Amino acid sequence: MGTETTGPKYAQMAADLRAMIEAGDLAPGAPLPSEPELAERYGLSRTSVRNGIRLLVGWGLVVVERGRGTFVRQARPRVRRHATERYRREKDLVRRPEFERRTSGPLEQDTGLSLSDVTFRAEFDIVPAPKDIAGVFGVAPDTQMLRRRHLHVPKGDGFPLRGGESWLLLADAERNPDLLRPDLEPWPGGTQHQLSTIGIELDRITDSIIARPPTPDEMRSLGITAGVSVLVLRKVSIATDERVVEVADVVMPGDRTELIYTVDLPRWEK
Amino acid sequence: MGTETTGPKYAQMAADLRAMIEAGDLAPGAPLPSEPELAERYGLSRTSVRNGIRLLVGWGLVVVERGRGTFVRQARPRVRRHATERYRREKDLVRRPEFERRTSGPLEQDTGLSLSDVTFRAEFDIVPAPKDIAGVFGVAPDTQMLRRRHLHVPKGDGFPLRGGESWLLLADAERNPDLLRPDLEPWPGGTQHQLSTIGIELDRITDSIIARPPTPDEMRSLGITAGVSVLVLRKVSIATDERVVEVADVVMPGDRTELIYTVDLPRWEK
DNA sequence: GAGTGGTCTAGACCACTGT
DNA sequence: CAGTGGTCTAGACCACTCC
Repeated sequence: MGTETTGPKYAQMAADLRAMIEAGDLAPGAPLPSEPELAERYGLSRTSVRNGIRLLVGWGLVVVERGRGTFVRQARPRVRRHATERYRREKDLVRRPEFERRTSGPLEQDTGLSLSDVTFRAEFDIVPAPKDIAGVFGVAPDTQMLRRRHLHVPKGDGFPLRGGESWLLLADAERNPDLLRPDLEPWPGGTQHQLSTIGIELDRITDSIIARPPTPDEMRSLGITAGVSVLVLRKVSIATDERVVEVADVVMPGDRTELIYTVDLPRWEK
Repeated sequence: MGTETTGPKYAQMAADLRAMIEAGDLAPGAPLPSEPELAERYGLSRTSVRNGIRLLVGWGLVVVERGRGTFVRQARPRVRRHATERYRREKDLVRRPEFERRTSGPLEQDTGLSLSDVTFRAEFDIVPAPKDIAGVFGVAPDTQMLRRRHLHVPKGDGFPLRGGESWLLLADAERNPDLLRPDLEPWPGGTQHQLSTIGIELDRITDSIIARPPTPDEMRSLGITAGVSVLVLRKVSIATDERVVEVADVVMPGDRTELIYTVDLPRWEK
């Protein structure tokens, strides 16, 4: 037992359980002893036992389910997002016929799901640019923007894959009235195809990735529990004339996401 | 006061404090009322008050300091890691004279620190490849590997920027005995220059990024608190002959890191 | 030494899950 | 219904920080 013999008793209990989980004595999906039982077994009050369990939750080793028990966590598979290939493929598809765009969009490539398995909700509105968004576009802070909000929910499993917000200059979006219609989402071929309808070709995309604790809203809407961070990706699309034409913030559950980038390195000259 | 009127009382207290923080009534760095005071003010026991404070910590809004108090969190600036430019610059520098490599390495570019401000610890050992590493290299699971472990600590602020583990095939590393010597780290010019000394040129680097809760070790060594995730970057370097030549896992504090990638998009043909 | 948060107890009642 | 975790109390003592 005595894995750790320093520090508070509840931490010793947690370290002990941790060792058992890592050794496989408690298999993924198996229930931990109940709180009263742990209290007796380790000679602690239930309050202290709960402190220990909170540590295990914070380490991502167990999940607690009210009325059922506490269980060793099943690692849920992560969704891989191959960003580099995704963006290049999206650009390539713009020039292809619609049936091909519709059946081989970037979404399926990332998730293994086809569009029919995904509930896609979109809300559009026209608002003045908040300060940080205006800064990225390099426009005045009250410039009119088209803001689009999305939520992707696979139909089987009720957990959303991601939520997001995308910003376009209204002056750009207005040039094709279809871009203002949420009912046309998801647009086959994605944002790059939308931009191409108003004569915009992208030169490059810059992704900035951070992790942060979820807001209470995000915990609900992404179905994540305390202790799990969200990954936030800010995607900035830059056109061939060096203008910023789209800024999108994508929020993904940190425990179910893997982001992949490929950096090509120019060959040395002989 | 009554921001939220449903759910447990400690959650209502937390929501209330949250509103005050977001409204600026409690400025960053300001102390919250002490636990006994909150208990009296909200008509709760200290235990319940502590439950509420735990929520605020989980939301990343406050930090607790034993013996001092609980404070509204100061957003610490994130360290930006421009991966794409970093890797390309590192490749470019390999062909330049040493004084230039020494003074304009990728580390300073990312952190704004020069090498002299950073304590760099390295440990090397030779071990058989664990299963997942062997899988990435495409070699048998017990192939001999050179494992290198690093810790970067800026001298001023005591918080490590990152820790990491890097794997090379021992068969490769042995071809230049200097590569087996930890006392030569940090190697001016970085890994790509090391590889160049044994005739290896990189074609591309693939980065996979995940977020996960820190292990207890990582909490200590990275100086992060409960509720903050770590970002883990697995960097796979692929040589011009398509061999995997290095795999590195870099662990960074999730609350102080921003990862940036640029994806260049080939131009459409006219 | 006064004040802070950290640990701990021994209860109580409630809400939810299963049978 | 019995068993689980969730909330809550009213205390106690300890470890740490600051004056």
